[in-house]
Amino acid sequence: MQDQLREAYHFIFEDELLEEISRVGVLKCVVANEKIIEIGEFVKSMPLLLEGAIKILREDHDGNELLLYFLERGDTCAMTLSCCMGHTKSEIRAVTEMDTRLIMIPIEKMEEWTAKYKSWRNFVFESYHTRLSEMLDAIDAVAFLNMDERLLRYLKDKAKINHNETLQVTHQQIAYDLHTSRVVISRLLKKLELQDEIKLNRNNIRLLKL
Amino acid sequence: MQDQLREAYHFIFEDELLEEISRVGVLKCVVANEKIIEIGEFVKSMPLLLEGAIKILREDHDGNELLLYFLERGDTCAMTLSCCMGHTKSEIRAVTEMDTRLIMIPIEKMEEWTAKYKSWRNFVFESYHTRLSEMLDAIDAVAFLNMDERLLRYLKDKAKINHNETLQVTHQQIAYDLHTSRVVISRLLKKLELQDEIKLNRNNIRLLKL
DNA sequence: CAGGTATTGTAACCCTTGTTACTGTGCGGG
DNA sequence: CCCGCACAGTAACAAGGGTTACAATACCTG
Repeated sequence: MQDQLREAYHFIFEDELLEEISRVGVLKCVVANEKIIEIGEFVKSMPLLLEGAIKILREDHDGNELLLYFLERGDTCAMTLSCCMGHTKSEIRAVTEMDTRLIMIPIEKMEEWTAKYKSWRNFVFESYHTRLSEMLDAIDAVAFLNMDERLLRYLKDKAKINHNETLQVTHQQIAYDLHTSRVVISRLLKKLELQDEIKLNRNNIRLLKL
Repeated sequence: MQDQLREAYHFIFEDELLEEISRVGVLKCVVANEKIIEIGEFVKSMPLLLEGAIKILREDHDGNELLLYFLERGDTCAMTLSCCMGHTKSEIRAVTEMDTRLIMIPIEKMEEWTAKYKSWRNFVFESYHTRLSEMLDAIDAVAFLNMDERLLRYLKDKAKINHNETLQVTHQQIAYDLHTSRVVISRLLKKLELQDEIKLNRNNIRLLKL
């Protein structure tokens, strides 16, 4: 854990803070497609991502999901952060996109470190900043783009996150993330295939253009 | 300014900080429907709202607008805040919804106060928290609601912000805020009138149910 | 290998929303 | 008072995307 922590965060945090993190933080390894945080849950600790990726989802009253954004190494979840500080329930769901290693920080440390470490303050502000930007991207997508454009963007994002231009995913799973139906996704994927953007196979999709 | 500042913020900030704010802050009075911040502009100071209201808009590459949320007394713009810290350009447009008084704080003070005042830190975190929540509401609206539901929600929000159940607004203005066309808004407003939700008049709309 | 299940392809249909076009009406300025 | 303009009402049509239904195909398991 020490090594991975240093590798992922030594550019950002001073040594003293890194040491404190490894002292109070708890290493957690999660396999792919596991729920980490559920909507309505109280959040008792904050995740720092060492390796892997997490997707952040919003849900409406009928249980329909919408993917907001992905988190990668070096990210933390500003929504969680926000919930920690406000002592409120989580407004989002977090699910591992792949096998993931993260360090959980008890929330008591948050306030303490914010006062004590400038690098921590900057990290927190930086996190809020990037997360707000990603929220804007998410809004842009649902407000301004058609489904075929959103789909292509989704596929490219997912390929980037997975470091692999061949995605192991079913049409139904995509439909959940984009909050639409399987039939619509199949229809549009076929259209993208005819446009030579992608190659379709059972349980996987290969991107031909990045 | 002193009085209004104290009135709006004395619950939140300690006296020492209030004094510093009134020393370095610049009072700014803006009439309704004035642009305060434009997309792509660098932000050199941070607004604290004393009185009035501001609407925050997002724009796509074709110049289409979308209302994200309103700011009221006691609010600050987390997006601006975020831009200040990151020294990046504004991602949003801010327009006064009515005559508004605000205090502009030079960004240099931000970092200083964050280290110095606990109440300031809490205020900043609290702002990020509420803004993220409002962004989620905005996403919920565009992703999960039909236009008639969004319209009704918009009218109610606007009535609340203006402290007046009769809105001085044209169908075209609503269409801009909701990123749709005037014809659609007229159609849906008429439907809402038939449902006894509202009463339509030239240049104004009265809400019958709150 | 047979049967069951998950996945994908596709057609037909409908609803919401966007578009175009035209009409009517209230209001202010010359 | 009349003209022009901003605002609103409405019809007709198009497009995007959601829904239902069913067929075809791959894969897994007993």
